[in-house]
Amino acid sequence: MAQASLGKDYVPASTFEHSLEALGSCESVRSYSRGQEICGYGESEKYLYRVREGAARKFSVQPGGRRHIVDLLLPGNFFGFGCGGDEGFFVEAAIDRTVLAQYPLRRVNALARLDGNLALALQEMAAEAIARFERQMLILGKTTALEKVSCFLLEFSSRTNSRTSNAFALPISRYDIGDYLAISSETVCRSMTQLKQRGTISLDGPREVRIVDRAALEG
Amino acid sequence: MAQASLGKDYVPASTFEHSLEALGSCESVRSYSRGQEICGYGESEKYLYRVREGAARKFSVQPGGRRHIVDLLLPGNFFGFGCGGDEGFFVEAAIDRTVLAQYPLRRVNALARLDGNLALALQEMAAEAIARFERQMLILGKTTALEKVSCFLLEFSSRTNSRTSNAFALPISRYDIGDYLAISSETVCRSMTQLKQRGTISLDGPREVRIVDRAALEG
DNA sequence: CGGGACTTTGAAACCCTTCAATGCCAGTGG
DNA sequence: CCACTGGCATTGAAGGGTTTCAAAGTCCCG
Repeated sequence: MAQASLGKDYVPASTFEHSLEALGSCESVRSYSRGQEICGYGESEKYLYRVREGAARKFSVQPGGRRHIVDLLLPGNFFGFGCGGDEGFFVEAAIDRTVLAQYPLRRVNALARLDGNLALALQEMAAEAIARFERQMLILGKTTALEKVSCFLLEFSSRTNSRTSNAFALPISRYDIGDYLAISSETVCRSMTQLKQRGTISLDGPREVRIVDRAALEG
Repeated sequence: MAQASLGKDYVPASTFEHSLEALGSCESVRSYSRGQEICGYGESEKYLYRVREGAARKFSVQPGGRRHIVDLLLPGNFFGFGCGGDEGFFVEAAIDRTVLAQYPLRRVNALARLDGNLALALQEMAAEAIARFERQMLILGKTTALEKVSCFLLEFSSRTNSRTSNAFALPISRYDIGDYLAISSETVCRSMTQLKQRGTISLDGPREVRIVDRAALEG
């Protein structure tokens, strides 16, 4: 049930962080309220984004009305690396006061062409996104809902806490989690309840999770 | 049931292809037989790879022995963009005479730092991989096995044929497809049989697929 | 206080998994 | 040439987990 363990933090190394400061010249920052659209299908100008605060969800609405969340973006994460891959997807703020920095893709590419360190840093951010997708793919491949939810909680804890604490707040609803894990929101509920009853986690509120028995979650 | 439609081909534009030729100075090419390991957990030196011919599968072996294929790599595709995200994953040739080019990551980064066009081309390849993962995520999120298999066939057709033909050969077994779609190989069989009986596809052999009614596959 | 969104719990139907067995095909050795 | 073996593909039947539909509970906010 364990996720793929990583040998390094998701937070980019400070060397890359320093190189990314070159983006400042074309940066603009905006704040979004919960549910507000950040970018949608067929925008005129394409941007590279980075989450500063809050959380965002990237999703696709399937024929039939079902929504599938393909990525959950937390502070530090980039999204919107060109290649036309974003067509058919929308990005929304998941909670109020979500702050994003955006950079025109054309400007980013022009800067990266001249600044090798920036180019490498961006490459690293893209590789980080790929690693995130691969881990999510493993979660989606779990057989039972309980395993999916367990791995999701571990992954989320790992992305938010830097391993210092076992408590965290979920920025999304049970319904969102369901659309993220490809199960129904009711099944998410039942799995959380089951984990709580087993003493694996405790809930100080529906979205206030504390991991009590990490080994059981991994197991 | 339709996959996310893309506005461009998966095959990189020729401008990027030209820029990628700069990698030639540190390239080495090898051929692999079916099932042969290309790279595994904890290699000493890291490489960037590109498939020339054949096919490769990237997978993780989960506790419990289950195998999950997270990526299927076809000619033109890159894999192995650093960031430590490859830990816990293995890559194998899926069929005989699979040919790969490999480039030491350290050399690639050194080249990209000095060559802005190469850096942009690599960024584009990474974005292409991200788009591939997002599409795969949508497939994994389908509710029924029939939808998963339908979308898989459409996606595979799109990646191999450049839309000129409706026939293609699967380089992987039913078991592999199951591990790729997170369903059992038996269910893959049943879905294929069902599609055949409905006249949606025809099979000239277990791995020789022809799409008869594309609209029905799209759902 | 009421509305609305979210969460939780219950029951029946459905789909997939698992276990099992058979069929098919290529490669091998007698 | 034929039997044999192993891997892969296919089909069947029983069991279990999730979805769906339904309803009630909770919390926040106007």
